Amino acid sequence: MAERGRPRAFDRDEALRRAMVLFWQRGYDGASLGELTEAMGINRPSLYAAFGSKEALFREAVALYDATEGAPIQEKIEQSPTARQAVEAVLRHNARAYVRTDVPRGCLVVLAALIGTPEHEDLRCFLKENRKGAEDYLCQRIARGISDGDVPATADPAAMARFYTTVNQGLSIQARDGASMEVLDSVVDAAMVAWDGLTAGTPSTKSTARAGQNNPSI
Amino acid sequence: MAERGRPRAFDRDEALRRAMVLFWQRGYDGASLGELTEAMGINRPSLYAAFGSKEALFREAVALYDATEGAPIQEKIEQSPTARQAVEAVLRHNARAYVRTDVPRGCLVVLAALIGTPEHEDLRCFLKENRKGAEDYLCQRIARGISDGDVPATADPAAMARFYTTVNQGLSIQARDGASMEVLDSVVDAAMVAWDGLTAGTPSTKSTARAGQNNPSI
DNA sequence: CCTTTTAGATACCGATTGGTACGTAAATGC
DNA sequence: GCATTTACGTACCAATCGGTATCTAAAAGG
Repeated sequence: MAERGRPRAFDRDEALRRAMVLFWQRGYDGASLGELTEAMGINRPSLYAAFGSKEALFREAVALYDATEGAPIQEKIEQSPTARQAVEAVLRHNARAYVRTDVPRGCLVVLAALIGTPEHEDLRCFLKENRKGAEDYLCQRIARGISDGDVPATADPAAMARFYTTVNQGLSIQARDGASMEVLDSVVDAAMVAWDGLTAGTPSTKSTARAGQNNPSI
Repeated sequence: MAERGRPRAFDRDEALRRAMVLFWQRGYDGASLGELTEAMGINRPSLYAAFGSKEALFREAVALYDATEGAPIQEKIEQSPTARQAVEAVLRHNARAYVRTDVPRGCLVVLAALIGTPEHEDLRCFLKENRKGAEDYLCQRIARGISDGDVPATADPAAMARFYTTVNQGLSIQARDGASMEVLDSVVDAAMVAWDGLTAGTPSTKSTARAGQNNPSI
């Protein structure tokens, strides 16, 4: 029952990991097949035999990214005793992860294919769904906080998840722009300052500047 | 003293505007010369004669973007009576601008060249400096708020500018992901909830979860 | 041994990329 | 009218893109 033909001479998992890092660094379009095969230590036909296509390789790379980089985040979300601690733990974790020196800065899912040619629209949508999934996951954790009693029932979990997801995505850009861990942490500090106010109730009704924003007389 | 040779048959400003929109939509790499010339209504040699190169065209497009899309923001920052109103006005403005249907969603400066090949590193740096400039501008406005007396002297303008810039950049991603104006506004709501806490003093010292983030026993 | 099966390596494919050479058209200066 | 200057349009360039055909090497099954 062993494999029949000539055995593969490279470690598929390791090759995928290296491809993931290159996609992470350069983005989908920015990583050419030449660079990919060189980084993976294999030649082109071997890549196609093992992964099917550049796009399929990318999707596998994203799956690997989710499994490896996403795992500790998922763990922090689940195991934090309160929703507030869960959200802060995620942001703190990323403030550290995004400045690691052994991998590219920022989040692959956020950065690798934000815009580009219409040809790769489905790929961008794939990443968009991934981002949406992360936001929904955070939303559910905050909602759980209401059930658990550590978050007031006046809170709007969806709005809070959107806000902290937006900050989190902004952190990827800041990290790419060279922000230090301390700087990213200060952004997280600021975001967490809003927590109590956010759980207190819907802030939309308190806003002073929303109405008439499109009125040129103001 | 009039121009000597054959007059240009196209409107250079209009052609540049169309190029800007295409770069805005697809990013630098995603906008090919073929698409650019088609959108601009000119042929390739005319583009090179009028703009020099694709990269020079892009830089001019960014300058035009700053001049047109950035002008109302600058005006809001300068003319708002308080720093708080200035920051909120910028975010509200963008929450509306980023969902316009006549132009691509999100901010060109944030989205057009975040990552890619090492070949265009200087171009990404160019946009990075542009982003940095916007943050510095916001920082100065908040510092002015301290001088004016509408912001407590305990506030940290640099940290606040970083936070609101991070949120602002996150808004571009949310807008690309399909967020409605209402959704973007709710993110702005949340960000503004933090204001009073941020001006009250440095939140870093109050954080509970920052220390020992790398300690697996916590 | 020989056949079968799978992988590695070279060399190639058509398409597209950013960028130009070159001949022609349209204006001004004299 | 004629030379000069600038722009337009076609047709092209080398380089690179993602993807493969083909041949050889290395394993298992018989």
